[in-house]
Amino acid sequence: MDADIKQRVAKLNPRQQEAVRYIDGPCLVLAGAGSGKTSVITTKIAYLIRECGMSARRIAAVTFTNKAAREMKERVSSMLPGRSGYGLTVSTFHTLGLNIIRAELKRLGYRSGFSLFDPEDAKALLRDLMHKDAQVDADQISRVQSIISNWKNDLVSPGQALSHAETDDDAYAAHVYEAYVRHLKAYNAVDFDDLIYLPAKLFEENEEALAHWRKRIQYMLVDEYQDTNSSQYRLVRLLMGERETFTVVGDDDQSIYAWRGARPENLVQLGEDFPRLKVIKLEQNYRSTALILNAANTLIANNPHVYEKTLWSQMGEGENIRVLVCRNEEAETERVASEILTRRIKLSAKWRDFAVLYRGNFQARLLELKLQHYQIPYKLSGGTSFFSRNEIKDAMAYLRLLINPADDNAFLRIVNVPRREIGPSTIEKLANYASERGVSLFAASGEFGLNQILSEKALKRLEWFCRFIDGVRRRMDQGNAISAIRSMFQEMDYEAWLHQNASAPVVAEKRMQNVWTLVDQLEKSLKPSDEEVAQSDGDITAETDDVEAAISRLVLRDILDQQAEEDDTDRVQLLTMHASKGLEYPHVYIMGLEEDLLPHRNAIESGTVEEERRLAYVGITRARRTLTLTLAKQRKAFGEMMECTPSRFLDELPEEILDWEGRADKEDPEKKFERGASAIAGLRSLLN
DNA sequence: AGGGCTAGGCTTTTT
DNA sequence: GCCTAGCCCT
Repeated sequence: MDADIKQRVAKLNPRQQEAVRYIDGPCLVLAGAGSGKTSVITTKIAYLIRECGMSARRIAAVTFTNKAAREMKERVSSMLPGRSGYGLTVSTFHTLGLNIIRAELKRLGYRSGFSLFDPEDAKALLRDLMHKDAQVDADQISRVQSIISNWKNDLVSPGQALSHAETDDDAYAAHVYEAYVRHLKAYNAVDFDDLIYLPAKLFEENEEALAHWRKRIQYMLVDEYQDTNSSQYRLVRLLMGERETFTVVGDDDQSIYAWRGARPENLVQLGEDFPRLKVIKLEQNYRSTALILNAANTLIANNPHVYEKTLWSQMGEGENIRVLVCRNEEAETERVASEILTRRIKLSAKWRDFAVLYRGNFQARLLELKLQHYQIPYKLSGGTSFFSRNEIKDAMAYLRLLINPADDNAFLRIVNVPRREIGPSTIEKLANYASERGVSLFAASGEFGLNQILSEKALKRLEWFCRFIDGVRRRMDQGNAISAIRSMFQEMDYEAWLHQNASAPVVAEKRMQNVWTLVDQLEKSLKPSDEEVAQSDGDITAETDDVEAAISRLVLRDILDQQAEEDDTDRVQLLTMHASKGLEYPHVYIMGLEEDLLPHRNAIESGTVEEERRLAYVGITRARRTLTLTLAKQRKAFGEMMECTPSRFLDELPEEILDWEGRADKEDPEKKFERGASAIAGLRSLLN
């Protein structure tokens, strides 16, 4: 039928082919690191469409990151000729949920123009709600926030939480949860967790809605399945139901987000819920040398497994894994920096072929200094994100208020930014009035009854603000929404406000630039670029967004990180092991293989060393050709010099493939005795 | 309304 | 030892 797709499938290895061709029932693909799982997913999508005659509109592929979704979309569309890929859904869980909510607003009891709260907005609301009860304790707010998040992830409603609460703490959290949900609803707002919670609840409670979406989505593919939480699993199960038409791909050994609610046990659960489940293991690795895989396999064998898996490759044996023992953290970074400098020449490699991985972002600081000293170009991933900048939060609040006047959170953030002399006392009176009448702050600001409570001056200023926002809104509706938004920032002279608050003019200018970047991004997502239009026939891309949808997608960080990606200059990559998942580099350094750091102290104390081991496993399996592990004997932590113990993970690696350096010198004999086998291995390697 | 001081806490953070 | 957040003071 389709020669092209037949050829593509034929190029896959037997296991991969099996995974692509198996469509008669539920399918679990256990895909080891570097085993070509993305090829399997993308080929399977093309296979379903081209070979099985399934309409692209009936298929949904779900990932966890925007980046993964984008890459997958690209790869699929390159396999699909003409318009055959039209209507295919490739998105994150959250974007899928957002789209469901947008389509089901009425049934969910929301009005159009709803706001999406990011975790910071949610925290602000919680702070507000909890402020009344006890004295605010940032720590307690965070705790309640995570309890609520866990409840939502487990599809526990406020009522259920309340009735199941055992401790006073739980009861209090449940009480806050109830108020929180009520307020979100009043603000016509949803939070990140709601993007899964609301659709899943809707499908559980409303047959009609469920039937509609079951018709719409007939086959699902889920990437990184080990990272799904309960609600995401429920959502998939509800949608696919008895039809059992899904493929999930995952690797329990790469589950490193359990602390965030991911349930790797969903992999096992799947076998219980779907007895017909076909389990296919992908064990051939196309990335790393045999020695690197040997290290990875041996390490992870220390974890319990439901499904055993051993990676192998035909990439050659490769070099031994080096372990650099350094005097302290300063020497460690020095060592890494100078190594990269010399090895780049020796191996005639590019800067970008090197990656330095670490457990915590703080470890990057010293390294940065060293790299700067040697003038090594580097790219640091992570750090303060674009969206946590104040000017961006302000701008987002303006956008949200324009779309959703009921968004009190947004109103509060910007009603007096820039300064409009609308102070706390005015706001308090307004808030009282609004809550008595059960209307939003914005709506209340325009009401007549206010003149009883507010001074004439205060009233004027409020009215002026509302007229201003209304005016912008009107211009948005009439014509070019983006130009209305641009002139809004100009008219209120937001830049002048930034200048007042900045330490230097350049800082303010930079911040204003950030705001314009945000607006540009918004514009871009509204009208697809020429390039996108050109490839869009055959391509997936969705409906043209309206401003409202575009703003939501902005909150989901969809559009922004595209920019960062485009920056593909030749630089050494610095990233946490968490951030490294899914990536690969010819030469990898992992720093800080010490007890209390990797595995992290808190993990040791809370008994979650297994996840730390998986984290190390993820780090190791990023390496294609060479792997170097470093550790310090001493390290400054919490302002104090601490003696470090080498990580237990080093002991778990096969000693014969490790080359130790710098370990001979006067190690105290008792320690040597304690550390037994690996110490002897170290000595042996020195003798060789 | 804004700035400075003090106390606490200190992993990871796909959306 | 350093950073951040929140509170208090001017």
